Amino acid sequence: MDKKEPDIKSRDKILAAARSEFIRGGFNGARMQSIADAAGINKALLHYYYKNKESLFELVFNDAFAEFIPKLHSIFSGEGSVLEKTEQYVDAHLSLLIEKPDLPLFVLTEIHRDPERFFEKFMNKLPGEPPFARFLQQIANEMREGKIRTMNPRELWMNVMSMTVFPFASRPMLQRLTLMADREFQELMTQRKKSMMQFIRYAIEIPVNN
Amino acid sequence: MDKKEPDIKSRDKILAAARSEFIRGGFNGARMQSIADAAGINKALLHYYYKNKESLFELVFNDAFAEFIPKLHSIFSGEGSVLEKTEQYVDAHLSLLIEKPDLPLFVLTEIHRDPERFFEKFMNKLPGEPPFARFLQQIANEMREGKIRTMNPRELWMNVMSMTVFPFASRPMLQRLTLMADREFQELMTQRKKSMMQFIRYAIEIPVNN
DNA sequence: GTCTATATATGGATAGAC
DNA sequence: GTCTATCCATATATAGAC
Repeated sequence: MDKKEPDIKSRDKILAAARSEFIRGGFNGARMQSIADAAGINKALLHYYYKNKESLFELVFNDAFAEFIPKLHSIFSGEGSVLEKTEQYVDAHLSLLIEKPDLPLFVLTEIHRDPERFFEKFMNKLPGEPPFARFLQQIANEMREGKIRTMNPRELWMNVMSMTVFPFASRPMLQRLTLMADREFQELMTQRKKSMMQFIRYAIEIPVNN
Repeated sequence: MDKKEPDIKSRDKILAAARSEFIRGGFNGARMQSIADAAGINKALLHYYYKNKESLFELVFNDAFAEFIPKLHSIFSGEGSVLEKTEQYVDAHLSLLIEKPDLPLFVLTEIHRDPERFFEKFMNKLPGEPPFARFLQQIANEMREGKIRTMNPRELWMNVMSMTVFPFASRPMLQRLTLMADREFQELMTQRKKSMMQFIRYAIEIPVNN
């Protein structure tokens, strides 16, 4: 037991505070002072543990982004039909976002703020070309084999992702407009695992002629 | 002719510059200096025309938001089936976003930044309850009459909006990941008017049994 | 209407004591 | 490891001359 307890505590409290502060206001809106306050320490100590705002941000964004592209790799690499994989994806991603509904807007905003930095620093955490490209190929195959309707594979995937993620990105507006409580929104998204998949099935399954 | 020309010119150049600066960096990322530079004047003059950053921002956001909810009113109030209205919406909104692809992320981010302020100051510009509520009712009616498949009307609409808007909100990431040029993206979104509607038709039309 | 110069505030970061 | 005090850069905003 070389390490003492106290340092671990502060370090982690800071990171947790930073997480919610950055996600709340983005990099530009976040204040080191707010992070220090939320962590129950002061700015000096904050800089003692983390070099500067940028490095602290990178830790937070890195984690958020890593989650944003969750088990995509394993899902896409695995066995199963397009529809099965789609269902796995929808289920996994919705589960994540129900717990952390502010992730999408945070990630999208920060990428928009500086696409180059994003590209350079976080590219490695990506669902590398291979698995996803192979999945697109699988979609094309199943279309040719008449298993699902023919359309642009890239667009099919765009539709699935859009329906999954957008409700969360637009949540602040949506809830405000419909006066929906957090709990209500959560339930709506939960039932969506089923209803959205039904919608997708209707859209891509070829009806049997009986 | 009371008004002189020069003041109009600067005033408008500032507003135009502010528009792109705010949309680029959001309220927190925008710099009055950058706006002044882009308008070819200096900060003092900027404050001569516009009281402060906040008021300038409100003008910009107001316009952006007004466009974000475009001809919804007229489309929803008009005649036509759910599918026809949906097609009108998709067409109109995609056309707008193809020209101004950064609007969605800007609007969503700023609402997220301060939902209350949004609610108080910009609520009046909304597609007021009546027309939209009636449209949801119309959806429910057509479902009962067996014209389209039965599902949660609110979710159907959520799906349509998601597929329309999300590609733009995620554009920075999307283009970076697929190395897609602006022009390419534009073309993809244009062809989407047709392909997305086809997708939606498959999802909600009840196939005829012949 | 437009500028230069400057006031004022804020926020990130560091020095140095304990 | 944690604090107080302070530095310094930046950003908004204003005063006042032309």
